[in-house]
Amino acid sequence: MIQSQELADVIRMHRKAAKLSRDKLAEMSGVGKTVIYDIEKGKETIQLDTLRKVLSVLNIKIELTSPLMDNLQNMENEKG
Amino acid sequence: MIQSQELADVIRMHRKAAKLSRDKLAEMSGVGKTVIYDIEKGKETIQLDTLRKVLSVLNIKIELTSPLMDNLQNMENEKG
DNA sequence: ACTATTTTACCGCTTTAGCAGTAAAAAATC
DNA sequence: GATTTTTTACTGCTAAAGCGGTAAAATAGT
Repeated sequence: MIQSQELADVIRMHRKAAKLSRDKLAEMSGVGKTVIYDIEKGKETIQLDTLRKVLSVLNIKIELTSPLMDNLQNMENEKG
Repeated sequence: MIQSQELADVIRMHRKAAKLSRDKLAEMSGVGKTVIYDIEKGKETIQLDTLRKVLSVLNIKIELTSPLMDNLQNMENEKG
């Protein structure tokens, strides 16, 4: 499970790599500047769609994994 | 980028596999029952920590991927 | 078929996420 | 080192997320 601080670090790193200021990233994402500040500070209670907008601009994908899904994937590969 | 409906389906599938009712999952996750209903309905604006609690109970992980992170990973593997 | 459980869908309430504005500290640019 | 930009950190405001309660519809279990 991703930690908020990890999320914060990933976003900051990608923002820096893209040479964007927080204000600029906020503007491009269509969210308020406070949100970027909050996210990079590790705030837990941001909303999923808000996070999505920011990640989208930075070209970061969210993926879900689980033992259950890994199993289903394996069964498909073994072409049962 | 994960769609809300995809998220909804993944959660429902895992909940069913665990033979949990929404009420029970809510209780185990420490969130209100309304949230599970909202998530499975594809609501966009749930909070990250709320989602985390639910995913944690269902043993689902969130992972972030990006071209930038893939590159860094490759460079490490090539032990430059 | 009957019964119990679950799901869907509302309600009012409280808390707070997200917003823009502002300003001082910090960092970058010249 | 002076100037510009960025970051940190407040503010008050508004919209809505999350909450438990309730009830009817849908489904499951006997």
